[in-house]
This record gives sequence, C-alpha cells and structure tokens, in this order.
Amino acid sequence: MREATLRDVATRAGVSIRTVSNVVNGYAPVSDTLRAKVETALNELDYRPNLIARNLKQGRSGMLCLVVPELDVPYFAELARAVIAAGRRHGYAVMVDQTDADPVRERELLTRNSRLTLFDGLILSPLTLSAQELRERGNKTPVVLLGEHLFDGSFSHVAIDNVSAARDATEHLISLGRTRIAAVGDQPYRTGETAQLRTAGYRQALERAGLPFDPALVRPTERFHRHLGATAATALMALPSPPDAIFCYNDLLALGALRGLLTAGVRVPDDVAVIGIDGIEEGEFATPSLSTIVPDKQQIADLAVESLVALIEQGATPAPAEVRASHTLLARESTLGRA
Amino acid sequence: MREATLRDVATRAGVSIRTVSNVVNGYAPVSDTLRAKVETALNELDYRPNLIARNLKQGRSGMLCLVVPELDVPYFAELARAVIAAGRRHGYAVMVDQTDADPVRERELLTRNSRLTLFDGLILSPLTLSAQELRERGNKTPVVLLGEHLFDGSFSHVAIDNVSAARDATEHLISLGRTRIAAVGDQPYRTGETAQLRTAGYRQALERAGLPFDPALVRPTERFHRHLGATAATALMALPSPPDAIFCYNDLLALGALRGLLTAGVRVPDDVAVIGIDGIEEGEFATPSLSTIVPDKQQIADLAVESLVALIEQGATPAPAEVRASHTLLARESTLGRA
DNA sequence: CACGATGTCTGCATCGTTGCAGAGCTGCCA
DNA sequence: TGGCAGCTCTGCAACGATGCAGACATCGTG
Repeated sequence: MREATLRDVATRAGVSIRTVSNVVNGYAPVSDTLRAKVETALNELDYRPNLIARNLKQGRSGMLCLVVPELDVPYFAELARAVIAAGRRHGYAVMVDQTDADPVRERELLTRNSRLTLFDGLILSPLTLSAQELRERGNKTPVVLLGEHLFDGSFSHVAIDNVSAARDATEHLISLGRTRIAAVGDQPYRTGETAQLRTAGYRQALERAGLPFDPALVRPTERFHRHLGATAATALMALPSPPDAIFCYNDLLALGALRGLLTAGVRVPDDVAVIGIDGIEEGEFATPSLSTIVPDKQQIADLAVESLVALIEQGATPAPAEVRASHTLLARESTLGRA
Repeated sequence: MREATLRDVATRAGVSIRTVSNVVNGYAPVSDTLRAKVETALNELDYRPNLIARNLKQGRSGMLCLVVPELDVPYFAELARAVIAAGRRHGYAVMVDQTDADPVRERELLTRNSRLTLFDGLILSPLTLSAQELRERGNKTPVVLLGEHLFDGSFSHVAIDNVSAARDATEHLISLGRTRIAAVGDQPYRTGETAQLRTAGYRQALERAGLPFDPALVRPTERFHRHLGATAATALMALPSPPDAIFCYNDLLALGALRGLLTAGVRVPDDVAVIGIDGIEEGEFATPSLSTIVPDKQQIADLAVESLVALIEQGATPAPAEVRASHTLLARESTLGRA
C-alpha cells in the first residue's frame, strides 16, 4: 500500500492540504475543532511526512555524511560513534559510508553522480584524496576534513597535532631508559602525510634526547593493520641489533606487534616496550595492555561537526579553520618500567 | 553559489530542460551537435543532478539504512562493512546508523518523523525492539531483521542458528575433556532472545554429554562488553569450585574474560579454556588467540540485502523468509588441548 | 509526390511538500 | 453601521527532476 500523503489526509479530514501541513508542523494557529479532525485522520491513515519532498522544498536534508576508509578499523568505528552523537546534538542525522580504503572509491565522491548531493555537509577522513583534488572538482557541499592531509587552506580541518603526539609517544619510551627505539608505520611513498608527520615527531624526540637515528629501525607499512604490525615486529627482532622499544603509528599495528613479539618469545615490556596511537578500547584488554596516545575523539567529532554546521548555516563561507584536537598519553602495561 | 540546475544548463546551451536531462541520463537519442553543446554547458556550470529531486520524482532513493546498536562493537562494524559491500553489489548505497543501544532511540525508528522514509529499505539489528512493535507501528518501509529476535512471521529475518552455534562451542570445550563449563552472557530478564537461545544450546550440549547443569556457572551480563566479561570471569574463579572452561556468548565477553583470568593468575587454556562467538578479527591477535564460532558475516549481509531488495523491487510482499546463515568453529590457542 | 515511419526535440504535468499572499470570518471600536 | 484588526484557513506556485504525449523535421517507399 502507498504511503498516505498530505492530500489523502486533507481529503479525509475535509480540510485543505495546507491546514494539515500546519497541524503536522505546528506552524500556524489552528482551531481546536479542525486540529482534532486532522489528527484523527493523521492517525487513521498513519501519515508520515515524505522527507524527500520536504527536503526538496526546503533545500536541505538535515543529514551529514561521514566517510571513512574502513568502518571495521576500531579507530574509525569509535570516531563514527562520536560523530553520530555530535551530529545528533546539533540536530543533524549522520550517515556513515566507507571507501574500503580504495582510492577509486574515494574519488567517486567527487563525480557528478556522487550521492553527496543528498547531504547538507560532508565529514571526510581521506586516505589518498588530496585537498587539491577536492578543491578542483569543486563540490559545493560544505566539507570538513579529518586527519592530517595536506592542509592547503581551502578546507576546514580537524586533527590532533601528529608531530607532537608521535614525539610524546617516543619520549615516553625514552623516559623508560630505552635507547634503540623502532618506528612502525611510516609511509614515505604515497600520500601518507599522517605517517610522515609521525615519523617527524619520532625523529624530533630522538634528536632532543641525543639518540642516534637508525633508518633500519623505521619500518614502513602499506596500511595500519594488525598483521602488518606483527610482521614488522618479527622483522625488527631479527635485526643484528634489535630494538628495545617499538613505537607503532597506530594501535592496530601495536596490537599486531604485541602478538608478533610474543610469538617470537620476546617479553613485553621487559625486553621490548610497545606504544601505539589511537586509544582504542581493545588496547585496554590486550595482554599486556597497550600504552597509547589517546586522541580526544569526542572533541574531534564535536569540533568537526561544529565547523561543518557553521559552514552550512552561514551560507557565506567563513574562513576555513585548521583546528587542533588534544591528545593524552595513556601508559599501561606495555610500557611499564623494568622491575 | 547555488548549485546549477537543469534549467540553468538548458538556458546556457539554448536547449530545453528535457534535452539536458536526456543527455545526462542517456535516455533518448540526442544529435551530436546538441549533445556537444549540452555537455559543454554541463561542464562549464559543473552541473550535478539534485538527487533529492530525482528521488522525489522516482519515488525511490536507492539507499538502504542499516541500524545497529553500537558501531564500535567490532561485530557490528564488521557486519556493517559487509552490508555496505553487499548493498553496493545490488546497486544500493547503504547508510549506517546506530541507536547507542538505547531502547528509546530504537523506538524512534517507528515514530512519525523517523528519517526512515528517506530510505527504500531498512536492515535492522534490534536490541529490545520486538517484531510485534515493529509490525504494530506499521512502517511501510520494507524491513529485514538481523539477529535472533522473536520471529513472529511478519518480517524477513537473517541469523545464524544460535542454539546450534552455542552447542557447537560448548561441545568443543567438552571435547577437550572439560567438565565444569561456565556460560557468560545470559540475559534471562529482558528481550534477550539471542542470549536465551545460546543458553539453550549450552544446556543441550551438557545434556548430550551427560554433564550436570550447575546454575552457579551461568553468569548473566547486562550487555556484551569486554569489561563485563572480565568481571564475570573473576567472579567465576572465586567460586568454591571454579570452572575449567568458559563459553562466552560473544567475543568481547571472551576477550574480557581472557584478561580477567590473566589478572587472576589463571592460565588459559591450561587451567581454563575460553571460547566466544562472533569471529571478530581482534580475537586472532589476542594473547592467547581466541577460539570462536564464526558466523559467515558476508553471507548474512548478502542474504539480508537480497531479501530486502526482493521486498523492495517486487512491490507485492513475498512471504517473509526466515533465513539461516552458516557458522563454523575456529579453534585457536584459548582452547588448545592440555599438553 | 504523398504517405507513413523514424528520429529529435520540446512542453506540460507531476512527485509531496512548504512559502506566500490573500480570502473569509469574527469582533471591536468609533 | 462601517471599517479595521486579527485570527483561521485556503489556493497557488514552487523546489528540481522525470514521464508522457506530441510537435516537427527528415527519410524512404510506393
């Protein structure tokens, strides 16, 4: 059966379509008698407003779109949850989509037939898409970027300070007295800005502590997944002079590393201390529990939604803002001091 | 700047709106000369179709909505990924929403102003919402349910066979020679049908093996989260006669239990074997790695989307189908046989 | 050359809703 | 009693797209 429309309700109640609309929206004053009649008809027909029509008329949908590379990466799942909650507080529904970490899928966002036109705004955590591409293909949908992509000033942008986050992580390892500190997750070859910033922070910390930089201790990984962390850790321990600590560029790599070290018979933290970034819940229950740098996801989500809503509601584009979210060090078992 | 409309393009190209539409959609034959003119104008104005308008006219949006309780629960995140992929194969975009495991939020789906009218169909993994409520509030949007909610025949429904999954898990523990097997995750008090089915499977396995059922070994948990698993495991080990194996109703509980046992100085699997359900990736990297019952998430997603698309596209409702997805046992370190 | 068939192109109506302007009624005051 | 507010209520137009029917030009055929 077809959904009831305002017209159906109006006919049944013997009033004008407009009056039904007024009752539904509470816009204009409606007499009690008419209101009662209309409400009866509304219930009898189980009327539900056609939001597509309303959206067309109003030129807005009240929906934001969050696009992340992979929804089953815990960091993105936790972030998505926070963004949905933040959107809700601002009166927007947030729909989540993922690109499967596929550059082609990411670029589909820019195409003529992208579903983005359905949304009032876009929060995008890009993997390979550059701000430049985004600007050139000039989608008029307001956009806020998440994560550390080349900020070229054309988009608002929310991220933690990745250099200092990585520096904090590394300095924490140094504070334990570790001197051969490995880094897992560099991405020098592609649009891996986040990774490169973390490498920079890692090197800063070494320098400040007067520790030598050994390129053999820096392991690139194509992606930030557990099994690559395990592989990298295994490879590191096979070095002639293996590390006594590993800084992983995210928690998944670190959790994989924990597992790889265990399999290799390496004790954590006694032989090798491990730290990650992301503060995902999984790390709390790992064995040993994982030390990490915790980005304030709630804050990231809030700031992103706030910026986006500002862009949407102030028609005229306010200057794109580069917003820094905070992060904190959370030391757990994987970086306990030696007994 | 306002988005360009068909009318803008038509004016610029000196043709009718209809012709522009034909070019955009490739519907009707258009001469090369006109097509060229139109395409120039399309590019100059960076035209993008207004999908809201198109959807209104066509009476469909090409979008499905997936609603889960919590997106940062790995099972749901992994499922969401599979559903998005399945939707895509069927030509639908899937948007994900979550209810924060809040019964009130779940019921909002049924209200007059639910955003569901925007979607062609709904895939719902309900927590407390019953099929009856869903039916009574009679949303006309096609719905497919996921998970084991009371199946009353009014909705299509995809789930694994929870009784046999729980039985398989328990029998696996029994096959290791364990005799005092605990169950963590029962939900006897609320609409916890899934939990209750798993309890039934657990008891079946005990019976078949001729093992006694000890109510003290069945721990209810309000939700299926890691910390509750840890608490439950700790409590179990404090019993006068503690278990030698624990069957957790999902992997998060099991991962929490692993952690709780470790903290209590209990060795897994030597002292206590542990198994979960869900097959989330996290379990592979846990220490020890987690044995689990793996539901075929890809199959669940495919079946759900297929059923839903059938409902949508065959206007007339085909009989609601109860579909069983398959599951397999994955034995890992947490249930290794004793040395 | 007349005719129908084909191939292009256009205008109108429509999807279901809301903005707007104004119609009709009532009551109040001069 | 006339006129003006103020309150309800209504009809029309519009959001931007597509379905449909038909206009017009061109072509081939007898």
